[in-house]
Amino acid sequence: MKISREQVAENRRRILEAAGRLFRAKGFEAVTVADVMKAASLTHGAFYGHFNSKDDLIVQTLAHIVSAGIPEDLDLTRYATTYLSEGHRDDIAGGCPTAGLAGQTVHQSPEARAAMTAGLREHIERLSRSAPGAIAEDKRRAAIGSWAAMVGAVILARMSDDPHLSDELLAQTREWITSRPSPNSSQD
Amino acid sequence: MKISREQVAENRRRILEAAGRLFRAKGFEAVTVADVMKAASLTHGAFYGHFNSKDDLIVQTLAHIVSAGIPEDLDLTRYATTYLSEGHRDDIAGGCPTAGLAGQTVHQSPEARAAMTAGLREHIERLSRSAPGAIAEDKRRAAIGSWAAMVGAVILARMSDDPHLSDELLAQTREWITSRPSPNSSQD
DNA sequence: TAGTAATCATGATCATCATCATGTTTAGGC
DNA sequence: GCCTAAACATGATGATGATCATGATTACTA
Repeated sequence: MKISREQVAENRRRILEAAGRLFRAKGFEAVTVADVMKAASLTHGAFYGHFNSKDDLIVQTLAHIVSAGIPEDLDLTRYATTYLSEGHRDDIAGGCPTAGLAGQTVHQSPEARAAMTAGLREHIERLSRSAPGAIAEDKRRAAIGSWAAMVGAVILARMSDDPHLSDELLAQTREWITSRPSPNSSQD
Repeated sequence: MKISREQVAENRRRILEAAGRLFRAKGFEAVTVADVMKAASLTHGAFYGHFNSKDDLIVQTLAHIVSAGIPEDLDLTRYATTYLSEGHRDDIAGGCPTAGLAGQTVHQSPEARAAMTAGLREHIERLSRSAPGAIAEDKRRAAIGSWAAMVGAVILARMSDDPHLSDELLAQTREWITSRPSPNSSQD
């Protein structure tokens, strides 16, 4: 059974989507090719018509997932509030790929790391625009510092098996970021 | 060949040490039981005399690794400087277990998560003591916010395949944490 | 000091996957 | 409308790796 061009594209999209969710939910290694294909409503054999290998799938998935989902024009404070919400913490499969996968991408192929790095760079630039600060350098610093804190907090909150501590990690980091006095003058 | 009590304890310690380094360097899944045992100068068969399973090893290793290495009395600013150094970023195998493993522990057994959570709680309390702030609540908030930023920054810096961006992530986060104006009055 | 059992080494086993081979159908080019 | 090859399904294959079975040695106990 050959398939129409559109159907093929649609299948590929479904595979990437399924892989993205599964990787975030379970980690790269815990997800099998068959798992992904089943979630995409296909059989495992069809996989190698779309990708060269599982590693290739990882790279394609990261590239696919990372470029999407960043609000074009965002407000850092508002973004931090959403990002550090319990809803986002609990939605690993649908949440931020960086928080979900950065910790594992260190051990992946150079191509995978490159895809994530591209997303990271873009993300920081996006955040810098709405970050507090008089000059561009202050803005960029605030963007990086805030972003690191957001990612770290969500990772720790998800890892914690104590719901109270988990909630506190989110809330305190939220406060810590949003209530930060803006640098009215550059020091040193 | 039976082994003396001390030798057994020593072997177990070596296994845990090797596992700790390997897990941080390669991730839980990428490390095999045989890898760990070889690194501990034993054969794979001896493994199950010490642990019930690989999952058990993970739990024991986390418990072993997490309790050690936190300076008893630390200065948050000084600690952040060391933590966010290029040396620490490059020493994954010997570096902070939280930065190296938190992102993967989410998908591990409840026992593993519990071990990491215990370490996290202790770490936050330790940091709170030297964190800036007039009252305990401010200190704790600063500790959590700073800790989240440190962990996030190191994870991102390790993930990035662009050395320049990686360095910048560390440096900016360092600045962001250490140059933060302390809250002289509580707002809202 | 003799006996016991613990500890480790060696060598299976058994399941899980990633990947490949083959067959079938039919979309798309001529 | 025909033919070719693309896209998928089904069913191997082969490697890897967690776990177990067995045996040898010797530290400990009585």
